Amino acid sequence: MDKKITMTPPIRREDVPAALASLGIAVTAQRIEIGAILLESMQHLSAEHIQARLEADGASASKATVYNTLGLFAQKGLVRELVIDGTRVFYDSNPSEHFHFYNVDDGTLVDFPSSSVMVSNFPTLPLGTKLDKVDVVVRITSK
Amino acid sequence: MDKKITMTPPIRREDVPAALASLGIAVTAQRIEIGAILLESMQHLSAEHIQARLEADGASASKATVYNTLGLFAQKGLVRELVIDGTRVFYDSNPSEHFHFYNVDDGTLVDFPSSSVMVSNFPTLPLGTKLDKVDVVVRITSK
DNA sequence: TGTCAGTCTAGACAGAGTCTAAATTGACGC
DNA sequence: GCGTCAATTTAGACTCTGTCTAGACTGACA
Repeated sequence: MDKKITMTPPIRREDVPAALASLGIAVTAQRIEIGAILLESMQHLSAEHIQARLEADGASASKATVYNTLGLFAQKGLVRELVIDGTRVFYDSNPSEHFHFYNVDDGTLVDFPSSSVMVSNFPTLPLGTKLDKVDVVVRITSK
Repeated sequence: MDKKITMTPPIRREDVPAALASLGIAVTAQRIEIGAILLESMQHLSAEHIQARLEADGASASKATVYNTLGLFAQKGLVRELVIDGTRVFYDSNPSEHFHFYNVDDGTLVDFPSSSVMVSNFPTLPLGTKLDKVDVVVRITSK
């Protein structure tokens, strides 16, 4: 996570190369495809979703490339990895600070802005460590 | 999660049957073994940890039984499932409200009391849903 | 002692993600 | 245009966590 994101979804396909380059990500055909899918709106997609979309779009990339690319995007700060239910990882293209509602019954994931929550008295970190990120998942069920 | 927990770890092996029974969990040899391991202190253990400890203790239970038992314990509120890193689920025998520090570098997991955090302006839940639980994971790295 | 529901078991199976070794790509110097 | 070289992509084998299935076991109760 070296550089700052300047564009935010929706990002059109033709702007994806610039978005990648601005984060120091080498531009390749596969990365453009995957980036275009993720960045067309703010959303939460799994590797499986991405592969299905690639397929549907007539593009394709091997499983290893999909995983490598998503890992790279996450590392560069283009998307954020979400570990929610232990069965798969989601990639979130909403770059702003926010948390999630997770509906345990139907698996849906909804954002809420972190600014809607006031956190005070935040605990001091264990000695010799520094903050990476804070994940808040509010698990809900259908009433 | 029907009944309220009255005992809290450390719970001695001879008190495990009563702890199980108090939550409406039928007592069996395997459940006592697994309960004794989890409840001997407040800790975070994966299914793999549990199986290794059973082995070391000269007890044993099939993989299916370990998973079924942990699932049952979680459902009854004896332990809490933690999804942290997507590679496995942890079971937390600390029954009090609390959140977690997760050290991304070495995989260690440390509790901090929820009482050390003040949350206000909590967002309203999506229509037609009710709160299950709130998970807060503060990801840290070794400095 | 027989019955029956609940529990346990081994092992097959499923799905997400990783690894490896070889093929492809494309930037760069000549 | 051509060769080189590092980065990237690929297919497919592999690992690992967790689930499923069908049969065996257990123990409470009549």
